[in-house]
Amino acid sequence: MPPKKPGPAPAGGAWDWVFAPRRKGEKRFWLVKSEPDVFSFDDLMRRPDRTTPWDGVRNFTARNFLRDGMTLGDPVLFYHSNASPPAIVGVCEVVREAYPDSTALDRNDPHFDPDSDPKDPSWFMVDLKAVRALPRPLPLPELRANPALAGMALLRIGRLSVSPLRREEWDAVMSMAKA
DNA sequence: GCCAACGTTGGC
DNA sequence: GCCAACGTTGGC
Repeated sequence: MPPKKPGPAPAGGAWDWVFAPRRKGEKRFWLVKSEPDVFSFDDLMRRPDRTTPWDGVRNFTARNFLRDGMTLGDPVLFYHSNASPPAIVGVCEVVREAYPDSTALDRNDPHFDPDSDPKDPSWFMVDLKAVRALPRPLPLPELRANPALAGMALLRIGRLSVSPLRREEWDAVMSMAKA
């Protein structure tokens, strides 16, 4: 999947499986991070229609996942970073695919990016809707202890605020949450 | 195009 | 508060 400008292409590498064409009806799985002091899963549950624009992503790799990968109906894990302990706490769903991130174009917004051309925006957001809290939060140390999750982007690349999971990883997370 | 300096994220 | 990891910037 050729990413549009600007920003480096993830092509020819480890993330090919993320952008590969989908079979009809195939879902892909994602994880987003948020600091609960800033915006928690409970905050999302309290939003009208339990929905929010996921704005403020300012990392090209995360941007590419969000813009080129996330598809209507895809399930998304909600992770609390900078928490004690950091943990996966809930599930949400993509209810609107990528559109330009208005905060990047708003001079008065802390996430304003003067380099982003309104006619050809650099940054995008999707809308996420809360589905349900996990039966219990899954703290980071417990995730790390599960060999089935050794390849998970969250555990390998600390700073990615939007990342993909393989189906097997998603399933492993779900069974941990039930146990 | 290389790489050092710098800034940010985020676990601990 | 500290610091490791790593993305970004800018000099050359």
